[in-house]
Amino acid sequence: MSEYRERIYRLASQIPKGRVMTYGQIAEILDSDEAKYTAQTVGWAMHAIGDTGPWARVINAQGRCSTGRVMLPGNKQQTILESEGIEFDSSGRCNLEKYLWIPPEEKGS
DNA sequence: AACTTGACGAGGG
DNA sequence: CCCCTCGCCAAGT
Repeated sequence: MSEYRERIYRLASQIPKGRVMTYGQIAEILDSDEAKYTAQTVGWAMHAIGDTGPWARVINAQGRCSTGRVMLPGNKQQTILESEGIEFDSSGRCNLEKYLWIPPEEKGS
């Protein structure tokens, strides 16, 4: 497991139940001079894991699950999130203003 | 080493 | 609102 991915997983696993983060947001936080993170590479890293675990709380900036089409019998991610209290509209979107989680500062003052 | 792919995102039509 | 294009960068072939 590369350090690159590990950082993504570590951050994603901190997302509390009932909250979500977007790929772009994670990329924004982890991006540094040493390791270039983009929304796409973050999303790609998630794919490498699979759709299980706390990473289900990571969705795209439109408030949608990117794992397959909306409400299909295989979209595990949305089902998981709904079971955590997140509501999706008929087009498969949730209110990011309401569910987006902002991680606490890492650095020590 | 080069080319292609992709669970993304912003902007334009 | 939806659809398309461009930019982005790690991994797989």
